[in-house]
Amino acid sequence: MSPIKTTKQKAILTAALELFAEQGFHASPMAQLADRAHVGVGSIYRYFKDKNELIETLYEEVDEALQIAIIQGIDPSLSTQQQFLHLIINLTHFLKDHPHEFKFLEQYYHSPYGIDKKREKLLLDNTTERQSPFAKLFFDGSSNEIKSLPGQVLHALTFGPILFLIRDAMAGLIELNDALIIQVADGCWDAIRNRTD
Amino acid sequence: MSPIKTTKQKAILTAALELFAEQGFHASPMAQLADRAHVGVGSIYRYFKDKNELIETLYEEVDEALQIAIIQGIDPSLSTQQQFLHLIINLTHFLKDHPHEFKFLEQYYHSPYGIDKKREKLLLDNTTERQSPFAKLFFDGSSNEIKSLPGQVLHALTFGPILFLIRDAMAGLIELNDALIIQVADGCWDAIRNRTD
DNA sequence: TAGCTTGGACGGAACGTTCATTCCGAATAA
DNA sequence: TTATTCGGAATGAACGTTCCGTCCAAGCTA
Repeated sequence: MSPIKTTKQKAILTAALELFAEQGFHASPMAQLADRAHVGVGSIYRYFKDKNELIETLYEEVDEALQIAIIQGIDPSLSTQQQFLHLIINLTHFLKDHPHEFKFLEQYYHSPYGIDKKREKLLLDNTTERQSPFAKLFFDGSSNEIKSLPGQVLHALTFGPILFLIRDAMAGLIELNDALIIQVADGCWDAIRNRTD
Repeated sequence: MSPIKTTKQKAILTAALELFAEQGFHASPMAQLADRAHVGVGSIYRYFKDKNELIETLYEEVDEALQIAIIQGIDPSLSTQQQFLHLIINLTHFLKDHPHEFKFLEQYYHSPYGIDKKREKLLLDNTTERQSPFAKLFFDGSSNEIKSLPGQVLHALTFGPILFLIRDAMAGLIELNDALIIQVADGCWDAIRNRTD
């Protein structure tokens, strides 16, 4: 409970991330988790009330890392399109370079508690405070470069293809290189920008 | 094993579809499944070797229904864009009207065996025989209306947004009406068509 | 200093529960 | 009657969680 995480707590979280990503929540027994963290089973329960709390804590950690990675190097003075592409590329690189984190998040959002977290975030985005970087861009208002569509539709057109592609890459169905990422990011931009023709 | 499915076998499959969709594979005990199908637990094992075989059989059934629904009313004489939109709308309507089937497929494709099935399908699409309706459209070749991108990218740009949106709808985050569907379908088309401006 | 006490950290055996699967007697059909 | 289908109690394995004995470092005593 101390603000500074002990070494052991970190070891448990790291092992959990790996194991959950590789085998899924259900298929990862606490005993195996303890083994990988070089810790006794009982010790896990010293740091986390139960398996659920462990998962929730892990989510908070992973999500924070993701949020930080996404906005890296964003320059508000650039064009909306430039910023948009930059965000997408940041996102894709992070997920590609952190497969464990990606697989964990995928599972988390597809699980019962994940749904609630998503709803929570959506609400957050609809109030003006602490919007996601993408929401800020979409609803800048000042420019009408982007189609005026419901936020959900813009989200779908933006994140849908990226996530789809990364899933394929994780499954070993394709090799995800920078050229591919940019093709998709461009496609996403075409999907949401106002046509000039 | 007889080619004609018995009433009881159908009852089991129907109950399984509901239960799996509502609770997930792991959280759906065979006993509960038997209850809902008004069948003894033992009887399930008369028709299916084990839980896995039940899931596989269910997948085959659901996938077949989906394939049939997608190509309903497609007219090859219409423009590529028209056909594309029609396919997307068919797909979306089916998934929206069959939430159990959608949730089941989602789970299935995110599970270990699902990955293999996906790889199998991909291979199928790369040989010319028995391509998916979308693959046919993408690689028609005769027209250059569509960007010449790798098949995976076209797939991502097409299915990504739709699936994203339907997921949100299933989670109760949005109300999925026809206007929304068409907005997304149009966006998808913009993402993959060759620009004329 | 050296010996003793104490309390929290730790590990892993043990517990109780839940589940998939099996088995066998009952019910049904032929 | 006999053969086949059925159902649900019984089985055994796997799991999350708890419990308790051990260990160790810091504090106290003399």
